[in-house]
This record gives sequence, C-alpha cells and structure tokens, in this order.
Amino acid sequence: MPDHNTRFKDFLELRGFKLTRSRKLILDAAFELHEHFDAEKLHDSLKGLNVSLATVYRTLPLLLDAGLIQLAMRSEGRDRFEHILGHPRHVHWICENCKQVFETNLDELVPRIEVAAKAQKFEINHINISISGLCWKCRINANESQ
Amino acid sequence: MPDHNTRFKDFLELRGFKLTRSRKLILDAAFELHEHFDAEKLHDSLKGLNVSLATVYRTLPLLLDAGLIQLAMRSEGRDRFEHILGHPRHVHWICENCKQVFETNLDELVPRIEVAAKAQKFEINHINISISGLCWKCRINANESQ
DNA sequence: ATCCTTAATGAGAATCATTTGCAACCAGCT
DNA sequence: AGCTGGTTGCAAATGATTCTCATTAAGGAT
Repeated sequence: MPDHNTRFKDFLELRGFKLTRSRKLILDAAFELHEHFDAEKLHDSLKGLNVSLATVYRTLPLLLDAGLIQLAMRSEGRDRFEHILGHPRHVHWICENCKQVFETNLDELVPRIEVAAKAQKFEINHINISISGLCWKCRINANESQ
Repeated sequence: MPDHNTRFKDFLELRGFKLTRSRKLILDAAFELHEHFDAEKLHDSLKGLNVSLATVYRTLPLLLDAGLIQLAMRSEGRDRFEHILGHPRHVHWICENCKQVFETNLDELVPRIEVAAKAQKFEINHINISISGLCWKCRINANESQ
C-alpha cells in the first residue's frame, strides 16, 4: 500500500473520520495527477466513478490537514493544489505574462525561516513562497516589442 | 501632496488612464487603513462618499500594477491587501487557529531569492512569503486542552 | 470657459467557485 | 446482521468578483 494511503487512513482514524470509497478514490486521483490541479480537474479525473464535486470539495481540506497536498497557488479565481508526500518543498515562480509556473527548491531558505519561527515561538505548519514576475522568454518578447 | 498620490497620477498618465474622483478617494482610503483590508472593508471606509463597490474592485488592479498595494494574503475566501509604499517587504505568519497575522522582515531571505532568480533569468516583480501554523498563544491552549 | 470624445462610474444583474441542506447510504463497531 | 452517526450525491444557496449599460465627467482641443 502506497505511503499516502496509510497516512490518510491513520489521519482519518485519529480524527474519528471514516475511510470511505470516495475519499480513497479522491486521494489516489490526487497522487496520479503529476501537475497542479484544482477541484474541477480532480473531479474530472474521476469521471465515471460517481464521486460528486461536492465531495471533492469536502475532501480537499482533509488532504490539506493530513499534509498530503498543499495549496500551490490561486490563479484565475481558483485554488490550485499539488500533492506533496515525497516531494521536496519548493518555491513557485509564476510568470505574469504566460502564466507558466516554474519551481526551484527551498532548502537554503528554510533554516532562516526556522530561526525566525523559533524567535517568536511560532509552530510552522506550512511555508508558501511564490514569486511573480516575468520568465526569461517573456522578458525577451517584452524587449523586442518595445 | 503625499508620495502615493503623485505616483498614482504618474502611473495613470503613463497608461493613458484618467485620474478620477473615485480613484483618488480609493487610493487615499487604502493609505489611511493601517491594517490589511479587502475590497469590502475599503468600500466601507468610503461610506457616504458615493463610490461604488464595483469601482473599488476596478481600481484595485490599478493600485497593484502601480506598486502601491500588494496582495497580502487570501483568507476566508477573500483577497486581503495592504499598502506598501514606504513599508518594508515582510513575511506573513498566519495562525490557523486564531487567524491573527504577524509580520517579520524579509531582508535575510531576499539576497538568496535574487540569486535563484538570476540563475533562471527571471525578473522578479513581487515576492510573497506566508507561513501558516500556530502562534505561541494558540500552541499553549492546544497543549492545555489535550 | 465651453465643446467633444471617450474612458469611467454607479447600480444592479450575472458569473462561477465553493458551501450547504437534506434524505438516502454505508463504514465500523457490537 | 443490526446500529448509529458520519458521509454522500444532488440540487439549491452563497458570496466574492465581474460584467452590462445608461449616464457622467476627465482632459485635450477650440
């Protein structure tokens, strides 16, 4: 059984929630999508399996709480998630022009953030770093059209 | 004339937009609120001045583009902004329990981010760092109630 | 100062992601 | 197998944000 399955099972048990068919399907779908996804895309990937969009929305907070997925960003009016188990934390670089998202690792920044957390006795659950601007391709295009 | 006013004026001129009564009022209101605000709060602070909520929504992107405000975070389904002219960039620490927001400066992290940007030829326009978890007060309460 | 052109506004309707109410269902325990 | 309370699918509701459109008002030209 994959790691994320046992983790979800344990999480639900601890909270007194039930491991249902829909929840299992949603979790698996989230780990089969190897790109950012929103509620609708996740639901689409379950087409034909009779899982309602409402249940997808109801399950997303559980996956977040369980530390299985994280909110990658909000764009075009929707929340976009990504699964994180086994994935290193990373920074999101979002091009404001072409909307593409790039990722880099976050390792160098973490120790400094942890020092700041300790100083104010803050218990970190989640770090979100996103940087918006122009990717190299769009910079070139912007200069050409001047 | 305060700095933010001339900056907004110049920005609008450059883009061929008009400096209207509503826009002036909205800008001033944004700089009078010394806390995070969402569209509705900003609109409330203009009560009686006959500025419509739609215009507040229409002006927010202009203030963002002009670099006068920034999106501080999204919480409880709303976008929260803060004015930034003259304010140092900072990290947001958000307590998931009491929803309070704390701020620390960002100075130590910036140089490292800039190195990463240079490596991928990314032009940074905006850096957003928010960290969620538990503030020290809520940690204590959480432990007590176990 | 008045005209003119066109962007901008206020008010309300429309949109659309996300939530919720509810009756039927089923996971997990006895 | 029977209970029981959490869970679901569906449809309707919600609520932040956007859009429509008739009217108004910047700001350049006269």
